[in-house]
Parts: sequence; structure tokens; C-alpha cells
Amino acid sequence: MTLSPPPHLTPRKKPRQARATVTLDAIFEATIQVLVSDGPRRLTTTRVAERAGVSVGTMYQYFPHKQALFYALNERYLDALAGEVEEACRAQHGAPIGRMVEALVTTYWAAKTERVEVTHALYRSVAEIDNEPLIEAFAQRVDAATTAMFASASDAAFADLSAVVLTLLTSIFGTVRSVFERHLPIAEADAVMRQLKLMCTAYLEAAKVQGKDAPVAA
Amino acid sequence: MTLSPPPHLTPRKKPRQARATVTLDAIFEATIQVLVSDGPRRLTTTRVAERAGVSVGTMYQYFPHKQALFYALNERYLDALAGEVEEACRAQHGAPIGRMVEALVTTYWAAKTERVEVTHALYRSVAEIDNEPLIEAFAQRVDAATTAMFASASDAAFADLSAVVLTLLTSIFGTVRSVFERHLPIAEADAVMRQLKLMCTAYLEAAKVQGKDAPVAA
DNA sequence: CCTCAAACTGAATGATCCTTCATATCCTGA
DNA sequence: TCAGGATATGAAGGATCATTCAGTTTGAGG
Repeated sequence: MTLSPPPHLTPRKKPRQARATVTLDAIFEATIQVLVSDGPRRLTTTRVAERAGVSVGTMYQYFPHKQALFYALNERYLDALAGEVEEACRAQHGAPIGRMVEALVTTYWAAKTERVEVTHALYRSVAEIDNEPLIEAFAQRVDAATTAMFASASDAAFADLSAVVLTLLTSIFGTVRSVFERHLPIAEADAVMRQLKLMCTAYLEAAKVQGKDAPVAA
Repeated sequence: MTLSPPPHLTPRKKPRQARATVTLDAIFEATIQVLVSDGPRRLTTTRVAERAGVSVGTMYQYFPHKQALFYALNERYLDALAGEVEEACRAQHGAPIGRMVEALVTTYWAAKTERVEVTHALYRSVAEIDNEPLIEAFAQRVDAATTAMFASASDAAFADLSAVVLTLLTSIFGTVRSVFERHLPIAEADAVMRQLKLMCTAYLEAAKVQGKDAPVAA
């Protein structure tokens, strides 16, 4: 998350004392809660401050304006998410591609479903800000981690790995998002996730270098 | 698009004279343009009216409030989109599944890329309203059309067709959305679409009833 | 214990913008 | 040609909110 931090969206100051850190956390959590209960349109600075138990002025010590708050919130979230995916990728180093797909989908889905309403709220809040830089940074981290993982696969090699990874990730992330958007009941959502794994595996089998069951040397 | 029309979002009246129809179209087009140029946050009733060449009051003759305008806009859009998909499905009746996938992806992608900025703006504007009913209605139409199509496939049958269709559509729609969200250059986007077709085809091959190259009788 | 910066407060400001309604114009059918 | 409904106007009301800042409280280091 270190790429191109837009100047107008940067926090005003970082907490130096312990209570300031507490305050900041409270503000973030309050933002999420208001987002969940009132929706992005009715999220006002006053409401967030109220819910966080601080005054409006306090918020403005850390963020130059409302958008910066949204931005920082998404940054936090995406940063954590990227971290989880990276870890999952590392854990599957050298494994067969089937297990890799399994891990990728499961990890991402688990992260998104851990707090369903929050995920929903964040998906919706995204329209409030220009978060391209965040998406970009997130994508780069995850792309890199995933590419490294598949390059180490024990049972397959790919002619154009970067295209394969791009497709795989785009479809996994997109499918998850669509499942949320359709408000599918958990049972059906889980079913789709199972099918998604099947789909990704079938794709990789079809895309891998034929006649070569392992990369370089097996 | 006839399912459960929320009362508070219903248009106030329908045009009875020719000029009213013109006005309505102008309002919709203006909404899109403002959405594209100013973003959903800066879309105000005044701005839309101005761009449409009418007065604010006129807008309020057709829509009880701003949200109803958004709602109607999305309704129009999704209605047209569903129509295109339905037609594509009809055209592939009895074809092999490969062609079906090809048609599905191509049609949807073409519809979304016809006016890229508009698609973008609409994706972003969605957060402004509660459009679940619209999504729901859209999904039902497309689900039905797609299911009917695949049920007629000349070279495959599926044990759980509805699950397959749900997965297929969710991933296609989601992938397209993700591609837009990442602002991929056209070249890469097209590449992903080609891979997506491969992915879907591989999935269907893996999911079809084995040893049966055609449904019922071949 | 004292000092100073860090952190916090919240009423006031100013801007934006949705929505209404009294009025004016236009169109159509008789 | 004319009446009455359909359509259009846009200034003004009223509400909401983001943001500021002068002043207060808190905590850490000396």
C-alpha cells in the first residue's frame, strides 16, 4: 500500500499518545458501524463522531475531510486483506494447483464472510471515493503473491502465467462480489463457491502446458 | 422488470403527450451525462435539469425525488440488458455448449463496452439506491433464459443445471465488473474475456453428465 | 509539581441542495 | 375556436451537513 498516496487524501497527523490511537480505532469502527446501519448516504461526520464517542473536531484532527476518512478505512481493509491472501499463497508454495485454487478461494471467501454486513457496507462505500490507487496497490500485491505461488506448482506450468493469474483473480474477486450483490442465501452462496473452485481448477487444467505435468523438471 | 415495484420509488406520472416523452428521454440522458462528468456525489437535481434543458420543477413532475430518478434509470438500463441477453440465448437454442458460452460472454461484454464511461458511471451510481429488487428481477430473467438455453444444448446435459447456470452467470457478470473496476487497458481486458470463455467452457465440460454427449437422446 | 504540546470540544458558520407551489404556457379534442 | 388538462417554470423555503476555531482538558517529561 505504498504506491502513490494522493496528497489531498492523506491523514493530517498520526497519533503520538496512547489515547489518540484508541480514538482513531474508535473512529474507524464507528465509521463501519454507521456505514452498516445507516448506509453511505446517511453517514455524516457528526453521526460518526457521536457513535465513536468523540467530538466532530477530533475527527478533523486526523482527517482533512470526510473522503479522507473513507479512503483510510478502505486502505486499512485492503491492506489486511492483501496480507491474508499473501500468507495463504506462501503456505501453498510447491503444492499442486488444485490445492492452490482451494486455498485462494477459501481464504478470500472466508475473509469476506467473516463480517458479512461490513463487507456489504464497504462494497457500497467504494463509490464514495476515488479508490483506484488502493485497488491498484491491492491488485499488485495479490498478483505478485499469486504468480509466485503458481510458478512453484508441483504439477503444472503455464505458457502465459501472468494472463492466467489475471484471469483467475479477476474472476474469483468478481464472482465473490456478485454473490454479495445478489444477496444469495448462505447455502446457495456456498454452493457457488464450491462450483467456483471446480471452475478454476478446470480452467487451469485447460490452460496449463500440455504433456507437462510439472514445471521445468518433474 | 415487473416484480415488486417499491411504492416510494415509482414515477409520478407517465408522459401522455409527445413533448413529455422527449423531456423524459432528455432527463435520462442528462442524468447519465452528469453521472459521467461529475460523478454520483455531485449529481444534483439542478445540474441534471440544466443539462437536460428543462427546469427542476419538470423533473419533479415525473419523479417524486432524486432516488426515484436513479431507480428508473437503472431499471431502463437493466431492462434493455436483460433483453439483449435473452435474445442471445434464444439465438443459440440447440447449439453446442461452446457456442453458448461464446455468445453469452460476447453479448454481455459488448453491451457493457458499448459506452464504457456510462457503464462505469452506472456501476458507481448503484450505491446511491437500494436496487436489490432490480437486480433480483434482472437475475430472474437472465437465469430463466440461460437455463432454457443450456437445457437445449446439443452436446451436453447437466445433473444440477440451475446450480451450473447460477455459477456461470455469477462469474461472468462478476468478472466483467472486476475488469471495469481495475480499469484494465482494452487489450488486457479483451485477453481476460478470451480466457473467461475458456474458463467457462472448461467448467461446463467438467460439470456435464459424463459419458453423455447429448441430453435425453442424441 | 509545573509546563507545554498533544488531544479534545462543540457551537457557529456558510454552503449546498432537495423539494414545493403559484403561475404560465402548450396541446388536444370537441 | 376554445376549454381544460397536460406540461413546464424557477424563485424561495427549509433542512442538512461539512468544516472551522477559539478555548479547554489531558498527559508526559523535566
